[in-house]
Amino acid sequence: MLDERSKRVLCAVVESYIDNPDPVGSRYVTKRYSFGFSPATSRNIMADLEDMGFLSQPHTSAGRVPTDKGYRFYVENLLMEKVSFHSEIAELLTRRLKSLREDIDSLLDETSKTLSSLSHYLGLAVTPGPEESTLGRIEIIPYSDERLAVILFTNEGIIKHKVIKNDLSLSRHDLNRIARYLNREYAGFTIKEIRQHLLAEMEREQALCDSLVSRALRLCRDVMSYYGANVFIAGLAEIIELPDFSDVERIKELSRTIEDKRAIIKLIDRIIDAEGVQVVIGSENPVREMKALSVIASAYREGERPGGVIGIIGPTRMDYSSAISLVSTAARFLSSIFDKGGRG
Amino acid sequence: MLDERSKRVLCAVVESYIDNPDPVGSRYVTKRYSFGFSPATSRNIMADLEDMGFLSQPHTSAGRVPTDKGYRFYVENLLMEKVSFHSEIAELLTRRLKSLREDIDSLLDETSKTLSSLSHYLGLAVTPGPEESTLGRIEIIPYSDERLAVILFTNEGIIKHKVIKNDLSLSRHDLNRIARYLNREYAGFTIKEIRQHLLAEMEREQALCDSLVSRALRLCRDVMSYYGANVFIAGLAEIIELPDFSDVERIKELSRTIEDKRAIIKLIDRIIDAEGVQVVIGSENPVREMKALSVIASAYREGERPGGVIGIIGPTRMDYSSAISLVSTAARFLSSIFDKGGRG
DNA sequence: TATTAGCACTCTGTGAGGGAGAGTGCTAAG
DNA sequence: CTTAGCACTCTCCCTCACAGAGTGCTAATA
Repeated sequence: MLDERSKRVLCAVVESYIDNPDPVGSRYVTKRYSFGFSPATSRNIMADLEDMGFLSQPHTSAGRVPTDKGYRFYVENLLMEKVSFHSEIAELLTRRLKSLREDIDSLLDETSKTLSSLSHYLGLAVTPGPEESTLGRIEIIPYSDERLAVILFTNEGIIKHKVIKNDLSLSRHDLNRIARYLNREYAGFTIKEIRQHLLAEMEREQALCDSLVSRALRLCRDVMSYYGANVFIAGLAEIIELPDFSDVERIKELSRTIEDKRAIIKLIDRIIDAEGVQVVIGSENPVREMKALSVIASAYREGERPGGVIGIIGPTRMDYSSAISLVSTAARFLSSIFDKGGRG
Repeated sequence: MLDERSKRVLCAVVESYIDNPDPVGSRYVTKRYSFGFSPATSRNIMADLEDMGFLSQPHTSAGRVPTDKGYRFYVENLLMEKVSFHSEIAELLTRRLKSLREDIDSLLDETSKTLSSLSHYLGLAVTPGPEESTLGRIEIIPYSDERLAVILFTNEGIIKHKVIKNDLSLSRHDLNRIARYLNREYAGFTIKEIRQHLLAEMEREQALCDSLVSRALRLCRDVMSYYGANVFIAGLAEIIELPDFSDVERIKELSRTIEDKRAIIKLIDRIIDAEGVQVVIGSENPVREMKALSVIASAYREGERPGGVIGIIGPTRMDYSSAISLVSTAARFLSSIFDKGGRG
């Protein structure tokens, strides 16, 4: 599709621009990369690349800037080679996460902070959601006269608790039976499966009387409906320092992105089933507020099964190479923690 | 200290400036408030107010802008009168929090969002910290072969869980005894008291052998040290829209403030013991990044005892009157929830 | 034929200069 | 003590001109 020379020029322009957010001129790039041909030739090539949509000009007589398509080509090129190991984050994570191993929320919170401080972009970390988490055990503890605390243990090491009203004034004995019943029925299934199963089951039960089973189901539904992925995003103060966000409008977009966790979860759904590091560049992103941002993300695994997602969010003019190796290394690191942890 | 006329002029200037972030001129303010004297007289008064430090001029021939001291005077004046009830937030909170009553984290998260969306500033909500929370009950649940889940119930309705390694390979029986021991010893004390007591106790125990008590203490320490207040801040996307934050530097300060929860907790310590709504204006704030921001905050109560804190963070040029009534109403509302809830 | 040097052209960014507008401070009159 | 009048100051905005950077085209070159 592109001849060797065009490739070299395109990648050179992208790299120069990532280094320094000024439109890249033919003279500059030719000198810096000593192509072996003159600026005039580069100009011709760059004009062609612009026609093909890889580069664009802010105005007639400025240098060139990569388009999202240009970044995409550059990234594909990067991904052809083996992703390098980023020893710095491996070390940092080892040190910081040592004491947090037992608590997945703190673990991911710290991971997002570490990703941010090493990349100077936004660090992202998401716990396994209802589709990934499988129920390990459920415990019901009477908490006050009118309230029950339900504790949910997943096989991923997530614990969630929810207080619910003891509307049906169930006795301690009943609660034990309910817990045993639910554990027997649902342990090992994902939260999502359980939700679906609950719906079906409840319809069937409705015909019958107000049995213990139907109480158990109602209680379980209340708890399950509450289950959601936790999203950790860190580094706003860091990323704002970049020249890409010297414009207030861009910062507004960014803060909307950070506050709207649902959009992130929507995005995550696409990434979680894919293998390896995923790169979403600018306008490729379906979320409107993120069309000027790029996302580098990877799922981490819990043994065989997918867990949650971690990643980096930055401007489209982003150091993809380093971000990719950071995310890749961190994801492998997290997966290894969970493997060794032997949870469940 | 100030004669009646000066007061009127000062408050008029502050109000005008809050309405509209342009320096306030003598002609404008005199017309708008029909003082009964001419702009020239206002000019004299305003010059005096400037000498006294209540007003300042951005440059020689601009109008006046309130200083922090000016805002302080204005706010003291406001607080003399009865704080008005803000029915809108009462309604909204009633509606939104109905279903969340049982979970203090969601409750406060939603409160901070509501405060933000009604004020268009940052909404702040903090759970009770170790000094306010009293232990209700502790439960220890074996979780996997090597791990224990410790569930902490406070009388404030907070539940925290922590997974810890079962280093000492305690049996189920031992765990029950430990839990019973801890509940007997510590129920009813604040987390902070328990921490202090633990320290003393552990030193005494160290002399003795590795008894069950000393294991209980160690386990308890791990859990307690993890206990901290949760800080919820919402509304960055909202507050950035204000003209006060059209400057990128200001936004950077703001995002640093939001990311540094420790600074917020430090600030909260001063507010929690005070009665009613507290106002911290700009440079009065000990936290450096917040010297251009004002905080309106109030503790909410759990029955007799202080709970956590809620509040609003905005620019010093802030609608204090409305913010104060919002915070006051919301705090009373939360306190009433906890009262009715009859937790503990 | 592909490459290159040269050159005219275009567009931005910056800084100077000038005028309008707003508001002050001072003075002198009421 | 208050007020009208007026000169003065400072910002903001507009325009203009110019330097600088980079392009696209053309004609010469290997």
